[in-house]
Amino acid sequence: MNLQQLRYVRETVRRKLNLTDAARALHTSQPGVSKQIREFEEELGVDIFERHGRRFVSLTPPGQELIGIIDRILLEIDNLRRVGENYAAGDSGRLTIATTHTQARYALPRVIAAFREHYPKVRLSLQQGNPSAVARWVLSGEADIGIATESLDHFDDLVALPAYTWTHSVVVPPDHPLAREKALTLEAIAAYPVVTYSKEFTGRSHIDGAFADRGLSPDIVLTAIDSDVIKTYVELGLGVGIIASVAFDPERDRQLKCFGASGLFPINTTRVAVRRGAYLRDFTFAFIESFAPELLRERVLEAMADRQMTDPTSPQ
Amino acid sequence: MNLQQLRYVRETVRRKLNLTDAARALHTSQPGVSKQIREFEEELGVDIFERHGRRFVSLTPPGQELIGIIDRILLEIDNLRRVGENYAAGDSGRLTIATTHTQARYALPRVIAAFREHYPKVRLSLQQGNPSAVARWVLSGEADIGIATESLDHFDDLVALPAYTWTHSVVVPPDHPLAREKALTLEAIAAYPVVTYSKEFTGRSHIDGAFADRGLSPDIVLTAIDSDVIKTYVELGLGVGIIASVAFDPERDRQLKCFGASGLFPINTTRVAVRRGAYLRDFTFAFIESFAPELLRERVLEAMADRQMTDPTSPQ
DNA sequence: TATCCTTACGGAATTCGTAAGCATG
DNA sequence: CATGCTTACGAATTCCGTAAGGATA
Repeated sequence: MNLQQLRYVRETVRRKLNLTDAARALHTSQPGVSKQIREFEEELGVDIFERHGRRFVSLTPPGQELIGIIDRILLEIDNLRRVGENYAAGDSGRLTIATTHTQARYALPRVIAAFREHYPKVRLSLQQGNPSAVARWVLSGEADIGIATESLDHFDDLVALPAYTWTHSVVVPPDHPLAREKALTLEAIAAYPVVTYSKEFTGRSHIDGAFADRGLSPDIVLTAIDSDVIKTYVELGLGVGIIASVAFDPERDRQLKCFGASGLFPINTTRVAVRRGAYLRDFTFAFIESFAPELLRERVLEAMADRQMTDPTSPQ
Repeated sequence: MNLQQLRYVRETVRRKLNLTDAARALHTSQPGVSKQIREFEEELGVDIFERHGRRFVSLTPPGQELIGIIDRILLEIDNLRRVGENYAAGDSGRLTIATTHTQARYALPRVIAAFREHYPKVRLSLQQGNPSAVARWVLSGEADIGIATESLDHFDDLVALPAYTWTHSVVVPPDHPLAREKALTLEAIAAYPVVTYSKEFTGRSHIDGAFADRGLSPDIVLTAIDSDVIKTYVELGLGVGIIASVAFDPERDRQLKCFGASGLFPINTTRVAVRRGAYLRDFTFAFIESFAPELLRERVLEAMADRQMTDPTSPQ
């Protein structure tokens, strides 16, 4: 038994049981992976993969239990490396942040600027994607931390911590009928075409929910993941924009009228997520604390520790 | 990085930083261990062992963090094997039970007899020792389960479950002055020499505690780990015997008079312990349930999962 | 027939044991 | 000077890539 075998098995599962894909992803030969997996199965005395002839079609029951254990082992192997780096080169390394456009564009700049001052030797990388991709990247270890407003708290192996709350705003061009209103209502907004975020982005579920609760079904003519795109189309007169309040800049956005909409849509909570069981570098804690000052190292560690160790993948 | 390196490091720590001992225990050459550990340290970029010249004197701070992780990895590696065995040969294997004399002699026989009927192909081995050895064996993985009345609930990585409760009895020879009493008191017992269990065995702490609470300090003339030995010396007139009630057999022990002492000494709880995070074979659950019927598989799993994942060895 | 896993085989890298070296208590 | 870690080196094993084979959808 060796670590390569575990990596091969994990990757094969991640690549939907396609061994050829797995070999490619691991930059090695496909027959090598095949052989190592066979030998691993022989050593354990059980098959991990159900085969139809020569194709892998599913995981066997022992295979499902083994996968959970293998994931934990490989996570801990990563942790060994991180401990080493943390002591050998505490102020250098790499920090990968998975996040959505809105966070990257509006919430993170000041945090990242401050972080770079303190840790100039840390290479930062931003993985941008939709909230479920953010969750996936953190779960798989491709990103160290995830920042998003949605879908981070549905995973057992993800520790999602509230970072800050925010509300939406409504923007319209100055010549729009709504621009003359003093205060807006959901009904008033729903009377016009709406431009807002794509499904599952930036509090979109709260927007839909608020309208649905009042029996309204607004005509959403355009969606984007990107506040700037939304504002641009609102300026063009495509419709009423609903965006995160932080995305409105009175200086820049002079050709838009903005209404705070905190009373119309529920409050949103942006969360920071880390993989449960992952060893976090000192600078990772520093980044999280800089992003959300109340998320001190101790608080994060508590949250990571505080729960049951149930693992849905293994019946045990 | 490979698994051997992790085994070498763990064993070296277990052998009090004596690398020569570790190599011997792992049936390999000492220079091989030395080299692998060096290479492992180089790969991580940190020293694990503090050296004075060429001797290992302590763990470095990163070393302490690493050890915790390494222990978890190697535990999970064992778990992989056990999953394999559980599926490949569900009804055969080996079950090692660490326990004390009293349990082995009085509580376990019926359980083991029943177990052998259900699982004739499982090799059983009893590791007999004092309660802290029992704890140590389970913690290190040398035993699968531990059964004892004391000192099992002081370890974070040990899950100790109450199995049954019991009380002490007092035995005296028929010609002893106490034999004529109707009921005994601690004061009456303390007036005579006492023969009972060795330190930390079979509820001894409760015996000492009960006397101490009354300001009594009985003259304990002989201690043994073994009820049969105690009874033998009581028969010889060495003193008053205090033993576990189960150890008195009215048939066999006709030359002794026995008083129940449940009112004199606190109730004792015998516990079953397993290593937290260990994968337990089906027959291990069966054994536990047969020993203590209320400890169903589900209950055991709950107890193993239900706690914080804090690890005292790693600051993280 | 294209995809995909397995088998076969040879070269390269790793691992491990023996022997000798050297520092500490 | 005995104990105990390190260095050196050679043999054995393991690992891994290429090429060919065979089964499935």
